[in-house]
Amino acid sequence: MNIYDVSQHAGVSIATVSRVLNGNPNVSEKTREKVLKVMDELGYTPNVFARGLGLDTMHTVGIMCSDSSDPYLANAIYYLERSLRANGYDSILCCTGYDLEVKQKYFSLLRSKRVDAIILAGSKFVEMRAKDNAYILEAAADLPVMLVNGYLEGDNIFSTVCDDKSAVEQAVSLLIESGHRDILYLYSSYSYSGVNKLEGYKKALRTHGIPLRQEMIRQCPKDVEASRDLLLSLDRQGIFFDAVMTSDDSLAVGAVKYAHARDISIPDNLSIIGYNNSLLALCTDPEITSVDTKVEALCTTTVNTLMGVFSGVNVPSRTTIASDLIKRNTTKW
Amino acid sequence: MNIYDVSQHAGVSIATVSRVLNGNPNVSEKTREKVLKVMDELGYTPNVFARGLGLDTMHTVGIMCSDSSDPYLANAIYYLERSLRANGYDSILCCTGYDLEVKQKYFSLLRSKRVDAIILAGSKFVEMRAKDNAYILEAAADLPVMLVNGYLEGDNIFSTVCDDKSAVEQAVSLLIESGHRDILYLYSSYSYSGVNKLEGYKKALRTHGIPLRQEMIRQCPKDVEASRDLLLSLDRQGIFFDAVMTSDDSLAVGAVKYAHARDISIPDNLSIIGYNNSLLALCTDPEITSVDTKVEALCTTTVNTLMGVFSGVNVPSRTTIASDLIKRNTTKW
DNA sequence: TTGTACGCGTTATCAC
DNA sequence: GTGATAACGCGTACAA
Repeated sequence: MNIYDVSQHAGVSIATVSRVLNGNPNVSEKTREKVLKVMDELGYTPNVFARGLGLDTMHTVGIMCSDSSDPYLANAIYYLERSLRANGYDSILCCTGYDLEVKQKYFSLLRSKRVDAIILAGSKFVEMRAKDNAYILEAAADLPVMLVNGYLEGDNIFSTVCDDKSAVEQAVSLLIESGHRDILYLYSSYSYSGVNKLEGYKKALRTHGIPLRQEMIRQCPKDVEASRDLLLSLDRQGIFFDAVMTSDDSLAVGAVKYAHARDISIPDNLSIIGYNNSLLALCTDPEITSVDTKVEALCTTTVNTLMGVFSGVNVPSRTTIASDLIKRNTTKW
Repeated sequence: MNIYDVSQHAGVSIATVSRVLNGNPNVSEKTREKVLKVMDELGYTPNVFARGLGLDTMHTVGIMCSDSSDPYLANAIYYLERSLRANGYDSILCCTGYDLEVKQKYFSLLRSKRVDAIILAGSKFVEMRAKDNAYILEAAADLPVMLVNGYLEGDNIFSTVCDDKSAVEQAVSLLIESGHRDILYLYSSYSYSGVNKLEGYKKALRTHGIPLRQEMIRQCPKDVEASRDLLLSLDRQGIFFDAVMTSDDSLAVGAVKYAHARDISIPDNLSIIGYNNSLLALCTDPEITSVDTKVEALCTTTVNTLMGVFSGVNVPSRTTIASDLIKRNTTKW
């Protein structure tokens, strides 16, 4: 079943069939209808491979993420796929894990599939050492590379980021202004967004004239139990804190569990702020005040920008989306 | 940059290049090395479209799911993508939502992309009325259709399911054996797996000679707050229950929050069992006893079966995976 | 072991 | 407005 069959049955040439297929106006209404009717009768579907061969595109973009089962990334993928499809694009998903070599391998695999663009979802794709990002810059010569919540400067590379620094700064400032002085900062990784968040924490302290103490800045695996156990151990070490700012809701949940374990009253004696405003923030008692990073906006903006790139419009190489602090019951103000 | 360029530079014919590319043994070691060297120098990558055109496959399978941001499905997609890629297949993701017409539309869209198979992830794809599933049966004539946690009988359709009925039956039996009589059953949908779970609940009651009461079987949106509010309202209506069996962890979390709101002690005065053993089960205090449905096994089995289908091996049309009950602190035994 | 020639199903460029 | 025909890049009989 191909374009020849249709042309035969309709008594026209394949060129005409192709024209009908692609909405070319140079076809008489009569012919168009006839062809369409035949297509319908024969249940004809154009072959995407042949089309791809001619046009060198299959209207498909590659989405890379480290781990699509992470709640934040799962959400991102959902919104990305949705808006891509709304624009007529398919998504090839590719979960890479955290190893640089694997990421590079999958990246070039995706390129070899001739996707029209690659979206790097999550802040785990920009490495500290510039040379480790070279493969991305190089690829961008051939196809647009979109970063969701990551930033890399380069031609044909476009970033949409959440203003993590301001978000954390604002949150920590509110903690300070509601009387907290000993604010623990819990983070899980030193990615692009990880670094920004930490900056926000530091800036808030600085602005309010509170000295920075390294012992109050702690790294912790993105894991409820690890977070709880870390706090328990800090407690045993006699390190005092009356508030916990976290870089992820799971760490905040761990903080809530720590408080329960030690019978500390929230928010009277301990305030807690989560990050990402995920389902997890709603599971605890009390529910967790959390920074909403506007994943949906982040993703739709990314896709809109990409569509702009495709159509040759001049688009910004970097777009920043503001976050919201969702007030719940682990904070006082 | 195509196969002709390579053949030119290497001084051989395109047939030889193609042979090297496809690991055909009928090439002298010398020639092979020469060709490989040239490919490397030129940075040649075979064009997947042209290849697809001839072979009518791009080594790509379509994954459909209703909502990839749902924690359970996000996990499933992660494992599916991973094992497909391990087998050299790409995944095109397609989130359909819950509307039948949309599902059908995307299904045929995926078919028109000539994917090698379609995986329907989650139990939301098998409808009650047989005629609503006709499009799947029809499609299965052209390409294998794999159901993850759903069952549909038909040629070229393969199901991998969790034994939901036994799982719930076992869980409810344990509740009964630890002294509960008034066991509320909370479920969110009447899908294939939803019906099975309910069957398990009924069977456990029957086996233990406990009369079934319709008022103890309640539907509830898959949502923490909705679940909590439903239980609060039952409480107000004077409907007594000393245990809650749920079809999803989020409902169980809602039950925990209900208990907290009413100052009911868990598990002394209320036992709770979740389903899917997701992150959510670990967020509450106490942590929730939950049925682990072995998503990973479900997904890798699905992919293994699919690979069997591709290679013409005789594979079972239905595989059942046993679940595990993960004991935590919302139950007594 | 290697090369020639054709088919795969489109789109696009001509000429009419 | 329509029809021939040449790409597009690869796999593969078949011939040598």
